[in-house]
Amino acid sequence: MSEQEIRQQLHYFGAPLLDKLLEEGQWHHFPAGTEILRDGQFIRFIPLVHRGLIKVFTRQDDRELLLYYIQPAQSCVMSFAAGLKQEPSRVFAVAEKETDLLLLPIESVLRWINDYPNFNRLFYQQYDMRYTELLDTINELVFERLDTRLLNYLRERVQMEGTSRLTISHRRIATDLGSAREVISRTLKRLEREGVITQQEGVIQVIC
Amino acid sequence: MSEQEIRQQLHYFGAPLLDKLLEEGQWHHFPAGTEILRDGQFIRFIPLVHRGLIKVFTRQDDRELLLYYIQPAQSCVMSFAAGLKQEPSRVFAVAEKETDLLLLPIESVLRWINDYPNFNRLFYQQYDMRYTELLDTINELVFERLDTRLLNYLRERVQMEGTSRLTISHRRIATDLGSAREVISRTLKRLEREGVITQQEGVIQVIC
DNA sequence: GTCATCCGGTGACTGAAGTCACCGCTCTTT
DNA sequence: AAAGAGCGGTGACTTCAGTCACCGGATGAC
Repeated sequence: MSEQEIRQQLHYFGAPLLDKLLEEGQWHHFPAGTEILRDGQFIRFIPLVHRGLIKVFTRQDDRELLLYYIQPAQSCVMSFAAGLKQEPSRVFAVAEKETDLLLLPIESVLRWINDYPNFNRLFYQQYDMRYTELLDTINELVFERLDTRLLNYLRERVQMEGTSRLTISHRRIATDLGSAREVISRTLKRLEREGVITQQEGVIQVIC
Repeated sequence: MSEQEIRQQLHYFGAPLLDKLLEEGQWHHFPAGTEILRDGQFIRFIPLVHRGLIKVFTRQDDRELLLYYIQPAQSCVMSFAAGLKQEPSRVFAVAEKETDLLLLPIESVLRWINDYPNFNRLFYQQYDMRYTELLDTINELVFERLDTRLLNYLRERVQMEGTSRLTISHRRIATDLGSAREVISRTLKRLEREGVITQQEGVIQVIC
């Protein structure tokens, strides 16, 4: 893995901290689809994503709830929290794309948040971001209808995937949004009729 | 205000930090119902509640969304986040009960999170707590019906007020839950028929 | 007193979304 | 070639919650 790249990506950490990160962290590579973390597992490492995309979600009974995606230069607040509290993870993590990341030992992370204000700030920023995302989700849930939520979901994915042509099944969207497959199919059809998206051969294209 | 009390309440901070808190913080007293913070205001102080209860919520158009209550020995992550980002507040805060709190200058707080690991940890804990609360709310919104949400809401209030006899209007409950007054009235009636609560003279008593 | 305001109760209706049942299509597997 | 699995499409129905309209009772202002 290119040490140079991560130094650039996280340059604001400063050289001394970057040295430590690279010294005590372990590089890991996960092909798309790999399960990285299970519910109930004890947390000994905090991930810092360099390249790729990780999906974090909870599951109860057989219902999933999407929490967030971890993008490059981001970390996982749920792991961090579980590490702080010394409790097992309550979430699952799966590599959505092929992913490279640094695994940082939890003891080191706890030292670094005290020693390096910039590192500390990263985690506050992550918490703030995740909290704001949840707030937006709640606002949508309370005040908006499913079509709006669906469209926002699609737009977010477009931004993350870097293409406006999404290859994703209706069923998958439904579980991500906590809805039912038929409802998603119908709503997508309506959005198609309204000219906001198109669908052909399992590919959803977001137009505006 | 009793300095002794707050030293006891926050003893785990340690004497050196407590000295600083009491030296640089300002005591404030708010009667029940006082507006403490408005949306759009710039944050120069982070509150640390000693006694009482503060309600934090957002408003858009004329719809409110309850975020959380700040109880004794707790602080406000939304203020903290706004302070960190140097952005104006996006939330409102109102004293629900008569409240005493310490206002800590934002610059001091930023220093202390670097200098005192215990202080730093308080804010991480607060973030984690608020995040978990939101998660629970989302789970309710997606998977539960209104009666369950309403009952959970009442139970939470019972715990906070310290009494099972709640004096609260249906309209108020409705805005807190993002619902409508009639719907809440009807649902409360049903809960009453089911024997889970009673209502007389504007007082709701939660039985189980 | 009476007028306005806030409270909760209620019936009738509407609309959004979830559920059920069943369809045909495509792709794999054997 | 046949069977099975996963996909999406669709009609019929149910249910939950929000809205509208209107009620009477309590309280407070003038």
